[in-house]
Amino acid sequence: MRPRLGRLRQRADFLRVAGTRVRQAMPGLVLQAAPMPDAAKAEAEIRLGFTASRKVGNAVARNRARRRLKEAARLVLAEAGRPDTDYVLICREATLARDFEELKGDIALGLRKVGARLERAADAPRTADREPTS
RNA sequence: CCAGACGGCCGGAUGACCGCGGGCUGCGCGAGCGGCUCGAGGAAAGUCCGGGCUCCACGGAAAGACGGUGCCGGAUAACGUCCGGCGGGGGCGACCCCAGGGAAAGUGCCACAGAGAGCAGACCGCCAGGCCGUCCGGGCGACCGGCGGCGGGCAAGGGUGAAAGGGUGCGGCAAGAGCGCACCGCGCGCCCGGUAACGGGCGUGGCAGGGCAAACCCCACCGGGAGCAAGAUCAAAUAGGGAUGGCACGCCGGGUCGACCGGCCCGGCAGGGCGCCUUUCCGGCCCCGCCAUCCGGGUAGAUCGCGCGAGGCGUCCGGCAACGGGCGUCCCAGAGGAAUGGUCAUCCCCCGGCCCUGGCCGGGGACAGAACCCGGCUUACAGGCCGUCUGGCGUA
RNA sequence: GCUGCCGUAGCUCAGGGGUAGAGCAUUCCCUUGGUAAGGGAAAGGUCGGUGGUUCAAUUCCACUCGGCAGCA
Repeated sequence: MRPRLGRLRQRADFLRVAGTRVRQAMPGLVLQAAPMPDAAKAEAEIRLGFTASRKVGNAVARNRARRRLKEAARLVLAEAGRPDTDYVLICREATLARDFEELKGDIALGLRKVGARLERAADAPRTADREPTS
């Protein structure tokens, strides 16, 4: 079943995702992730946010880079996305020139790496309770 | 045909699959799933001007300060924009360029060079006559000629400079000089044409008034301020304000708000807690009001503002034109971390390579993305189309 | 959206109409047994770009490119 996708639109959401320090740089983009707050779970299963800074280029270049990321993320995230998670995808200078299939590969690999880190973070408190690290 | 000038326009096309935002609509209790339809630009850009709109300020206005504009007439809601003229400059020409008011209101600046740079000046020079000379030549001599000096006249020529107090020519003179004359330039007066800027003519002056106002300034005209994050409505959590009700509800000392009233702060004793440690007593810590309901302001957030307009297209009329008017017709983006996309195929251009004059392969397709809306300006832009005109060559 | 400031030597900055300068850095020489410091000398500039005003522009004016900052 295809998960319901939502969009991050508030500045506070972006700051919260950036604050978790879970980020993964890939050739075509930078990926950030954070667990979704409970209040938003009724709205969507996965929420996405996109960022393109002025470093990428002028308005046309920034729009195109963001649209390519949106399209690639839409195609990849259906299978590879972790439920109840917010993702922020940041455009890089290379996002424009990157081959589209390679861009999809970047996102898929980035999702796996980030997902693993989120799982460890979710397990960590219970592990710490039982056997404290010396 | 070549070279050029001006004006206008386009700025990839078609299709397939998967998607996005708005509107209308069908089904569903709902999350949602369908259908139809619309969905970036000539500059959407820079933010350099002008308006609409909204709020704030203000008794009407005017002046000053500050900022802007600056030949004349017109267009326009308005403009620093546009159109038509005028003047100046450039080009063989079509045509292009010009912040183009005032320098006899005042102040200031004009380095270096140069004699002299602002009510100018005489370095080299030019000049008739005067005086002087232990100078030279001639003469018997008075003296004559030359040279030098002093005093004097001049501003033609040389030289400096971006600029040297009209220019060219002729006359004139010792040499010269608007000293005189002609033409040109300039100032003033009158007449004529033009709405005007200005142009033309006649007369006159005899050259006075160097340049810089994108130096200060003067004159004329214009400008209240802010901006859709304007502004309006709804309105969490937390803190705080007010009202009502319930429970609880003490006093002393000091300071302070000038005093009273009413509070606030500090300290002490007593009391309470619908607080905690610990279920009770004891003890300790914490608080001195707590609880409920309602009201108002207001942050995050949400909604409106938000697209029928100085609107687009066609046509006719007025006007040289900018533009105005009539008629017909169309409805044409509306997001909000921000939709208008991704992938692919064919065609069209451009570049490179290979075979060779037609294909194959590879690469590329300009500048650039609405954010309240209009009118301009400026800047960026691969390639291409249309029209008018100019110069040259060729043909008839 | 509105507003302001800055681009000058490799770096940090002066200069506001008349010849482009200072400090550090670079190169050479002196000094030292050698280095540092010190002293002397040299080289280094489209004054961010394009036009205009002026006899003359880094300076004045207009447009433009890049960078920085502020306010709501």
